[in-house]
Amino acid sequence: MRLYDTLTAQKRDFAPLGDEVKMYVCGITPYSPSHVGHAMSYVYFDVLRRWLEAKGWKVRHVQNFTDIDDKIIDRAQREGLTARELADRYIAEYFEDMDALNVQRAHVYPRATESIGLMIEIIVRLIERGHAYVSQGDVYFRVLSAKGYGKLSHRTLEGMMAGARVEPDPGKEHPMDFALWKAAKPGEPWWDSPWGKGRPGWHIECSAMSIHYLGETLDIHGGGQDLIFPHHENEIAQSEAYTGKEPFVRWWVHNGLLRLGLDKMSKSLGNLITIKEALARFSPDALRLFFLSSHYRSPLTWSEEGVASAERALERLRSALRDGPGPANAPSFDASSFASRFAQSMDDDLNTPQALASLFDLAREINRAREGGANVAGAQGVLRHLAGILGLTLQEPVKADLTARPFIELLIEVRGELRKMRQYALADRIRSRLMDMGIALEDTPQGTRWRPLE
RNA sequence: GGCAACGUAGCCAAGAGGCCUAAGGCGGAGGUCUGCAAAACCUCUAUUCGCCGGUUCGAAUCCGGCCGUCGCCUCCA
Repeated sequence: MRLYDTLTAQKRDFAPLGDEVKMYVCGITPYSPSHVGHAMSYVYFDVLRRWLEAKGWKVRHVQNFTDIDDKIIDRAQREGLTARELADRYIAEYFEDMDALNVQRAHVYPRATESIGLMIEIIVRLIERGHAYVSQGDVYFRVLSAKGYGKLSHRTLEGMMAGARVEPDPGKEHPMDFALWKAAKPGEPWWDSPWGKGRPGWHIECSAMSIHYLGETLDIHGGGQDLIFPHHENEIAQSEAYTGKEPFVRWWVHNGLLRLGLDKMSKSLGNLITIKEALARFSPDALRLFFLSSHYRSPLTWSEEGVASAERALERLRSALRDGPGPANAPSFDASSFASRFAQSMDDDLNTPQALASLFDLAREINRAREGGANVAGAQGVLRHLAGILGLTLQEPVKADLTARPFIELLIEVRGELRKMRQYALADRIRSRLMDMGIALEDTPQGTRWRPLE
């Protein structure tokens, strides 16, 4: 499989260094509900993992929670909670959202606050080696000591300074130096350290947790494109300075960002749709299909119409599985060419839009073959399997209230009798009234079928 | 200001030198089936890939310029 690496800016044939794929994905800061931009990112990484697994690799997937930072502290104080309580709440919500979206759980979900000891160890070593220095209870990473600082984000220190938005900080040797450890301010949560009471900076946690759970060299490190600078750039600097090993990460994988209107959807801008809001209106499959119909590295603009059109498209896929496979002794058709097209697309840097195209072609072929009297059991199995790699369940929506079921069936029965008696006006009225209530009827040679509309 | 990315049908979105007289989805038009519908299936829906030049036997794909959009440079998936 060819996979794009942000560091080298090229697609390269992917293979893990060891016998399992070590994959670290940057998780959320749990201080508010997750939004559909997060959903998109984690769906992409979920598909990447599923595809690697489908190809026979064992994947060890670690994803952190940044459960201590300025925003968590602020928010917790405003709500009269501890930072821990606030984080717990949004972590629980995050899991609900991801489970609903059929995102596989990572193997480990380390939390920053549970890895403070590790971070301190790393910081101590960085200071010993001259890569970091203490300044009034804070500890900063010495950016000039890292060779190739800027290599991930493809910029130079001079270039960054040119932005002129970096304000020199009297405590820092260089304006781009970043905090590894921050001295505690009154009222903030703190941990003891060789430099006094304080808490970790943002970037150090990911180095500590990824090295601890996966080792000094990762195969894949992922996150949104907005993490490239400074977060991942700094992670490389400190990790490589600490371990002395290069590269820290063999494939940096970054997804394009979700936009709302013309802007990036983000918590700080406040222009967001939460995952719960989206799931109240659309099926998890539709959201996944909407995301996956665009390549993971491209930006995507959130659009209700877009998700709605994915919802309708999904119907085509579902309908290919809805009807039985046809006569058992009838000739069946070979769906393997669709599977190999799918694989080819996925192998090319996870080209899900192209992979989806082969799924839609397969669905059409199944419907056509079945109409032609062929047995499509095998092909349906292929479709189900490939869709599963994309995390699509293709399950029928089950919104209809179970208590309404016998009444719907009774109406269908009565309507059937009316049709036999050619009382079409009445029969059509039943159908259209049910439609108004969100129940669609379809007359087939095998009888009348009903399904709830989304 | 610096560094990137992108601009393909009504909409979304693949394709990155000849297989492109450009996938797939949504929408639209016509048809098959049906009592009529729905669903499904069939046909059609970009002679053209922001604009202008250039390279090449050949460019949506490479190069240059221009216009437009967006991202990062500050917390962010």
